[in-house]
Formats: sequence, structure tokens, C-alpha cells
Amino acid sequence: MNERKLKILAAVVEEYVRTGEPVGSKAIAALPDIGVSPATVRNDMAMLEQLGYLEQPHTSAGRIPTISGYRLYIDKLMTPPELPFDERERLDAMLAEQGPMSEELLIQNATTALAELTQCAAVVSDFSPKFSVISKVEVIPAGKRVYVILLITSGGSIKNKACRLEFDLTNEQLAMFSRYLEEHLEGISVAELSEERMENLTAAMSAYMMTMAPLVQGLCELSRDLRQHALTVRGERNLFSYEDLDKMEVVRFIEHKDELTRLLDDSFSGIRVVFGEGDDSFVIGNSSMIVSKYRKGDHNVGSLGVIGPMRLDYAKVIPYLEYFSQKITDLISEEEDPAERGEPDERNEG
Amino acid sequence: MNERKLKILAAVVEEYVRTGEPVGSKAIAALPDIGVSPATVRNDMAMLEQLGYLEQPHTSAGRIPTISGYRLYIDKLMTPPELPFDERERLDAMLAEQGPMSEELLIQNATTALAELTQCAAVVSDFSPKFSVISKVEVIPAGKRVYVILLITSGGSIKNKACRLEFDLTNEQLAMFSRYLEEHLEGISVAELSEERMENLTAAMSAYMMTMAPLVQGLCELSRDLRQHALTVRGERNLFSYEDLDKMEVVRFIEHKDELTRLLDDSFSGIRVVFGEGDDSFVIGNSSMIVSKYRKGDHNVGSLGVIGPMRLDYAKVIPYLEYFSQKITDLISEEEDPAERGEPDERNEG
DNA sequence: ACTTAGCACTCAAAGAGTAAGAGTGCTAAC
DNA sequence: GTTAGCACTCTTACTCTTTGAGTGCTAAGT
Repeated sequence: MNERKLKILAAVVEEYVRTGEPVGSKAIAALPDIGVSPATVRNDMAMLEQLGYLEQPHTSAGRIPTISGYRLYIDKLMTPPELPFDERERLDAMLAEQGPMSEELLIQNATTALAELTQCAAVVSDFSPKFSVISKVEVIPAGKRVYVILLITSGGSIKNKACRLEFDLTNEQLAMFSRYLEEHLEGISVAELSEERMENLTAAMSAYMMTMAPLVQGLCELSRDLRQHALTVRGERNLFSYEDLDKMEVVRFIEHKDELTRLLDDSFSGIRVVFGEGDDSFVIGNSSMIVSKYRKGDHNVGSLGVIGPMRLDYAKVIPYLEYFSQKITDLISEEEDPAERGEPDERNEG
Repeated sequence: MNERKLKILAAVVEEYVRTGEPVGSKAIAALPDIGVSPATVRNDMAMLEQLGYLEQPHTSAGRIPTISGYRLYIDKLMTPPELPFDERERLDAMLAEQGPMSEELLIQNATTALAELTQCAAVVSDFSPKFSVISKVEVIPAGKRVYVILLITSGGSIKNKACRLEFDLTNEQLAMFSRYLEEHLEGISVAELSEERMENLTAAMSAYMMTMAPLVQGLCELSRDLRQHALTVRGERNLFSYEDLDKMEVVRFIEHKDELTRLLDDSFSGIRVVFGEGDDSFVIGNSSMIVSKYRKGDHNVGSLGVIGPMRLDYAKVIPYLEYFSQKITDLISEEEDPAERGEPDERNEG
């Protein structure tokens, strides 16, 4: 396994990704930095085929990479370009919106941007709210017997839920409830809002006042929402263009959220590429999914991924994915006032 | 143009929709309630072709409906089934969620359900928030120099926006601002939140206190959000299955929101079907879009639509669309306390 | 020992020719 | 006005052939 063979493997992957056609020895030999004859390339390719990195769709065709071939290429051979400064600025602009931005929105923007940039479907499984702290709980009267519970987290997320009660609350009751929530919930982390704790609260309150049961109920739901991961898929429509993708499988896979979730939430670090056939439960023909974790402080709190054809320009896509997940990690890991968020440019130079 | 010819046209449309193959005279003659020979059917079909309702892909093939053929079928010939009671109950269940539900959520649920039921993409352009009344405006401190503006409408929508100020507000300032908003905004309709009015408010407040400018700014944005229509597309992935659809055009059309918007916001009443070729600016090959308006009181406030292949079971899809738009109309037109919403079954029997 | 030219070989893709079959239009009989 | 019969058309499927890209192998060159 010498230098040149690897170079040829890389060339095959890149040509195949570029053209979509099996690549032959002549095409490779014609590339500028190969410098050997087609016959030599053929010998090397035969070797690479024996090793399982290439395969022939049929005898008289050129070669295409196998999954192992892609894997080797991705792990060892490709040289993803450094994102130039103005490119990074462009990406930052896609993430940033005017005004203070919640972590949630930041992550949504990243997903949308990723779908756009890669012309693939982008997907995110986000647990980050679970690792933030409740900074504010309010109960706001909003009409006859209707109260809105408002929950703000240190991540800048604002969640609300309307609840309808049997009777209206008196000012005293409302004040009492608000004070109770303030004392017991503000400042604690979302992760601590266990079912158990919520049940205690339910017990405490409903013992005191049955009327408030729906409020407590609503609060439980909100807390459950925050602790659960949010799964978002963007840019599915981009997959329309790839003729070789098995559309039925794509639909099945994306619709069937639990498989997707399992693959995303699986713990690992850095970047991971899984292929549509054989890997885990991911079985879309001719597709691959690239996933990158992002962190909040020391915890993995989410996974950002790209779903596309196996024949994908990994060297282009992976840097985007890495950049975004690093950026998200940087921004959400800051311990400062969440309100300071929104001008990522000010403080972060990639 | 006799009875039988129409019956034959209807049969051709239905057979073609069912099988996807051009239908011949023999197949039609074999249908139970035709009762004439293939030769007779052939004569009628030749006539229908002359009239422009049918066409032949090539001489020796059966017939397929033209756009005029579909149109005649939809307008005059088809007999959409009455939705049976248990079906209506099923649909209601798809709309309703536990707890008080905002109009917004109701409409989103309807769109998702429609996509699911029809196995097409569903789309909605919703102006309804514009026709509701501001029932509550609150400004809530949420951290250092951060304030959340909360806006609740009679439709049950809850919008919020975080704003960062240069300095913290004193309690007096906050109270003053809150009172001002309460006096000037609560109870007025969203439509009245014109740019002009908002500018007056901006002027009034910023003359008084520059510090609050971002709050006023945020409020303007919220009000703009409410007045603008919200365009949502659901179930795009369902379109993967239709082989005959021009995918590139689908992507282009859905991505390019303004064409879609124009078609949806065009004013008409009842149900409208547009076809992908020739009609207006809607140019997806072999596709059609069915749109239905829903109202709030006397105003059209939104359009619910289905985008699918031209070869679509209109008789099945249209009743769903009609039912949902009527249901939405009924539910959002009620003048009662919005909080009463959420158990549509209680009060509405379709 | 590695590289390369040459060459026979393979096999998909493209084209040509043919047969089968579905469906038609027309005509004449009912 | 309807229908059976029939010749006609034109796609689809099949077979056969040709073409050409690409291979593997061998033998010569470095």
C-alpha cells in the first residue's frame, strides 16, 4: 500500500463524486499529479479492488469507491480546505440575526444554513435546553380563566403555554402561586426538573388548591418539552435532485424519527460518517449521513447532521459541519448573560 | 354532449387516476354501469377528444384526460363522497390537541393532517392573526438589561421577543412603559397596528426615553410579524413518490415563496384547482394545486392548499380540504373567549 | 523490480429489425 | 343509434449486432 495507490484512490473518489460515472484508468492517468501510464494505474486499481476499496459495476466499466473506499478517503486521504476568512464571515452571517438570539434559534439557523450550503437535508437533535437554567417563570392572566405560563431559560429560550382553569384566580392566589414558582424553580437547571420533582410540586400545589391543577399540569408539560430533545429536519426538498437516492427509503427514514434519533443521539465525539447500507440501522440506498456533536461546556448537548447521497463532496461538506458545530459550541458554552448573544462576530474569530 | 359521454369522461378520469395508464375503450365498456360496447365507447371518446377533454399519448394508446377534462370532471362530474361521521371524528382528532389551542396551532395541525391524509404537500398562507385583537401586552425583565415583550392575541397566539437595552429600566420606567402599552394597544385589532401607528408610538416613546428604543423596535417587529401572512409547507417529502412530477420545478416553486404566495393569496371563494401547466404562474409539470379559503367572520383570512400530481384523486382530496377549511372557519370565527377553544367536538358537528 | 505498450477479451449501451398486442378508426350490418 | 369486424398504427418487448470503453495479461523496456 504505497503513496501512489492512495493518491489514485483519492483521485477515483474525487472523480466519481464529480462526475457520477465510474472512472477508468485513462481518466486517472490524465490527471496532472499522477504521472504514470494508464497501465500502471490499472495495476494499482486492481490491487485497490482486491483490498476492497474499489469495485466495478461490471467488468468493462471503470471503478467506483466502495464504502471502505469512502471511509479511507474520509479518514485519511482527503484534505478539506481551510475555510477562508470571508467564507467564515458569510457563514456567521447566516447564523446571526439581529437582536438577542436564543440558543434555539441559533441552532435552527445553523441547520437551515447547512441544508442550503450542502444542498442536502440537514438534521439536528438538540438537547441543549436541558443544560440551561430556568431564569424566569411567570404566570400571566390572559383572558377569562386563561393563564399563560411563561418560562425563560438562560439559553434565551422562551416557552409558553396557555392553560384554562375552572375558576379565575384571585390576585392573592396568583401572587402566591407566582411566588412559589419563583422560589422553587428560578435558578435551578432544567435537568433538575425531573418528573419526580414536578410531581412533588403537583402534590404541593394541588393539596393546596385544586383550581390550579391545570397550571401545574401545563408547567409539567413545558418542563417535559425542555428536557426532551428537539428533532428538526431542514431542506428535505434538496434531496429531490439526487436521482440515485432511494426515495422511498428516504421518506421512511426521515418520517420514522426514532431511527434517526438513535443514530444522532448515539454518543461519540468529533465527526462521524455513516453509510446507508450496512451501517447500524441506517438503510437508505446510496446515501450517507455525516454527524457532528456540539457541546455546552463539557457536555455533548446535540448533534448536527447532513443527509445526502453517498456520492457526496465530503471534503466540502465536512468543514461546514465542523465549523457550525464548533461555532454553536462556542456560543452556547459562554457563561455570560445570554442577552449578550446575537453578535457572534464581536467576540469570536473561528 | 349527452349523459353517456359525460359518464365516459368521468370513467376515464377515474380509471386513469387509479391506474396511471392511458385507458382504452375496452376497459371503459367493461365497467358495470356503462352498458355499451367498446365500439360505442370509442365513438364517444373520439368526440370527447375532439372537444378537447381527452387526448392520446400516441395513436394506438388509450386516452388520458386533458386539463379541460380534469376541470370538467372536477366542476361537474365527480361526486365527492360525504365524509362519514367516524371519518369526521378522526379528522377532528387530528386537529385537536389537549388544552387550549391557538388559532395558529389549529391551522398548523390542519396543514399537517392534510399532508398526511392526501399524501401530498400541504400549504397554508395564514393572515388570521391580522384579524384578531391584542388582548395582552407585557414587558417582562429577563436578565441583565434584557426584557421580553409578550404579546397575546384574541386568537390565542402568544408571541414574544427578547430585547436588549443599553441600560436597565427602573421599576418606575417599566411600569410606565407597561401602562402606556396597555392603554394604547390592548383591545385594538392587529390590523390597526399600522406602520404609521407604530411610528407614532416610536416617536412618543423615544421622545420620552431613548433607552427604550429597542423595546419599541421589538414591538414593531412583533406587530409586523402578526400582520404578515405566515406561509407554511408541510409534507414535501410525500412528493418523492410521484415519479411523473417534475422534481426540479417542484423545488423551484416551493422555494420561491412569492409565486406560491401570489397563487394562494389571490382572492376567490370556495375551492379552486389550478394546473401546473398554463395556469397563472404555476408551472410544475404534471401537477395541480387545490386551494380553499377559510374565513374569520366575514373576511377571507387564509388559504389552505394541496400540491400534488395532476393525476390526483380529486374526489377524495377535495372533501378533506373543504372539511378542514370549513372547520377552521367555524372555530376561528367564534367570538367567544379564545380559551374555550381546544375541544372542537363539544360544539361543532361539521 | 517496476513501468508501460500492445492486444485480446468482456460487457454494457446503443441501434436495427421483428413480432406481439393494445387500441384505434372506419365501414357495414343490425 | 349501436355494434361487430377488420385493417391500421404505433408502442413495447425481444433478439441480434455493433460499438467502444475499459479491463487483465503478457512481454518488452528501463
